[in-house]
Amino acid sequence: MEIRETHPFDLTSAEAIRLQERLRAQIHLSGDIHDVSFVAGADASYTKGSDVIHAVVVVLRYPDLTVVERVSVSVVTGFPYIPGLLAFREGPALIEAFRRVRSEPDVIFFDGHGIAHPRGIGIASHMGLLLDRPSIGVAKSLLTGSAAKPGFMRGSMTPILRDGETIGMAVRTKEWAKPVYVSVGHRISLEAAVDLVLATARGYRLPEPTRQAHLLSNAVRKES
DNA sequence: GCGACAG
DNA sequence: ATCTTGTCGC
Repeated sequence: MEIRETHPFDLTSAEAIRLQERLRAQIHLSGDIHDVSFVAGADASYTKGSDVIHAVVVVLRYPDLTVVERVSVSVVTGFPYIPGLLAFREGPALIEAFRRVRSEPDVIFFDGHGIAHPRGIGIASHMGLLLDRPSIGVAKSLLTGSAAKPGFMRGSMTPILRDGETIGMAVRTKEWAKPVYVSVGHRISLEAAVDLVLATARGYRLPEPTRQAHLLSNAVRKES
């Protein structure tokens, strides 16, 4: 894939926060994806003590969800994990993986939040901006805001609220399983994002793009 | 000042 | 994120 424009990632945490506050204005919180042909899932993993990040992108055809492409790269990072600054740790590796993707996914699922973030720009929004593609944040726990427990049946959901504003949705993708936290990444509406998450979550808690990316990411780590 | 805190 | 065995349930 072609990457629009990038920026330095080797920043101090204070500089990173300033960059987030500047980039935030460029996020688009609307958009409907009409003819979805391909969806992608991106993820990263690493071994406890190491600073080598294994980033992967898996592309699936939609709606059948057949995997059509898998890409993995291993990149050294110097940035630690700091809640709210995940993009500065995993971003460079993810971008490198996307450079090697040949397909043209219509929307990308990221592991982590989109705008449901302290400064409104989580990794899904940040990557969506750099890639200039519609993106969705699918997190397994909350970073900011709060949500009531959705009903236990698949498809029930409750808003993630912060200061009375809806910044995402807690979605039950599988009966009895814990909900996933969906938020807009970039160039997509919350409604469309939730619809795609439910449409691609088939039998498991995590939507298939994210789940496949997880599987590949862990496999790559074990082999390293 | 204290506690919370995606992956 | 990763560390880890068995165990409960379809």
